[in-house]
Amino acid sequence: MPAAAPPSERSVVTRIAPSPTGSMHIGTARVALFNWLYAKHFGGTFLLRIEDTDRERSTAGAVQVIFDGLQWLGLQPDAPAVFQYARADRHREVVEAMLRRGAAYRCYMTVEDLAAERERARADGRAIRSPWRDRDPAESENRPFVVRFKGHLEGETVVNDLVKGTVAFRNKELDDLVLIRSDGSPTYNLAVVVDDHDMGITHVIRGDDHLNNTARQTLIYQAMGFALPEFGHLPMIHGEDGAKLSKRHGAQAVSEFSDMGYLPEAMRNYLARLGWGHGDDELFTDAQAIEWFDVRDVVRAPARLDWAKLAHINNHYIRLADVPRLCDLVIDNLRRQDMELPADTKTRLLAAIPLVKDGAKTIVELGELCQFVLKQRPITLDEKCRSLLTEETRNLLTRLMDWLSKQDVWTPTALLESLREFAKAEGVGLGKFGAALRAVLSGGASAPDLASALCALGSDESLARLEDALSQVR
RNA sequence: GGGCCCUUCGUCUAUCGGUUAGGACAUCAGAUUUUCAAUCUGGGAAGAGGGGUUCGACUCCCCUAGGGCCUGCCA
Repeated sequence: MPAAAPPSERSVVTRIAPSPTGSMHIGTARVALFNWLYAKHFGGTFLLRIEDTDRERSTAGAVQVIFDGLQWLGLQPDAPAVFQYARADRHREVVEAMLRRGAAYRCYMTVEDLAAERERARADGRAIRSPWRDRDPAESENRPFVVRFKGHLEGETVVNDLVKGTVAFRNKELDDLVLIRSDGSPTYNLAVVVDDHDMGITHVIRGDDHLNNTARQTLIYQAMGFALPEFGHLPMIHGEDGAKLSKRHGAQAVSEFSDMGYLPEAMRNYLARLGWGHGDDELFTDAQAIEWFDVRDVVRAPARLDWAKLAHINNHYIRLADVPRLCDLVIDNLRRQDMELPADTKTRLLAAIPLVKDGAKTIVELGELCQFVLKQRPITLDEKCRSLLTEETRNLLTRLMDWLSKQDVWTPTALLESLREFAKAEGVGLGKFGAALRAVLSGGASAPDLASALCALGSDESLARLEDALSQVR
């Protein structure tokens, strides 16, 4: 058992406790981030506990999804994960102690009894109570039973929440919750309390869907004489229409955000800014977030996921990201789309990415912006491209080829200057041959400005593509 | 039904009794222009409603409305 020092005197220990029943929700990611920020702010410890007490729904695959999600987000726990189900004996041990203290009782109600009681309780506007609170277990005829917490009929339980403030519950509103199921397995409300206590958690930062549970859990802490941690309940994330985030709103799993080409540092920045702020600061580093963060400053109202703002922040981090990393991400992404890639893809992308990344909101978009450089010669021109190659433009492009072949500095600025000079020498505007040149260079794919496109392609490839096109349309 | 939480521009937020209610994203207009984007300049845009308290309320209190959560042998 850990030292009994009150949480306020120990160094900060936070945790996230997801249940492994599917994908990792973006809301879980934000809760993880806030716990991580809070722990790091105080030089404390951030832990992970897998809440797998629901044996029906928990899967090993979902556990892996959580590990992967946290790793991708860069929110590594400071210790190996604790698996809740593995601690079932300890949970039962605590319940035995509660039984001895008279803080819990065996309840032999049948499913039918329970349903009837639930109905009565509802009609009376009170919480569920079992007649077995006061009955002698000997009358049970050895029927199966659950262990229930023996709630208080009077008084109130106060939760001092770091974000919601003081919240009071009348004890009569708090039901006699099940601690141990009839199959002997511990339930969530019991397990969280025991595990948070045993793991030395000082700050329980979680979604505000647990605010009501906190009162019930507080009763268990008190019954066991466990020191109460601090609580901080974060509002949930909603979709753009203000309703609870669901499939209808698009992505909700962390993995989907990664697939769509969002950068983890962008996610951290965006998620931190969602429901928390530090003055007018919008774009900040992890170090700044850690320095500034405090759960007490978390906004009390639910926040909506704003894709446009996420995209804007992601663009900011794509600009900041170094090219080789972006290159690897783009290649991964294109492979996932089953795109056929030339052998020298990496070289081509390395040349193109610096010239186009400022305009990319996601890695997927960045991949699209690089399409022109990935085309392999000879590029077949579609109808639209061909129609741009009138006799006049073909003549212009032929002379431009000659002009460019004498160009020795292949930088966007030098090339832009050169194109302008060429146009001037020809006595035409850039518009006269710009569209045609673009078509020839890109083969119809999206491409950056002409100078950048030429630069990304390099002189050999650029001239060859011109040559191909001119001979093709002769 | 009962309990609890929440409510500032379209969205995320600042404000912690005295501000022309600020910023960001989005949007609109203009500039730039070889496509798209980016970039630059400028504009519009908010305290849910009603009562109090106070010299003074977005800020404190109450009511109403709307949204959310819990009310499981799910977590």
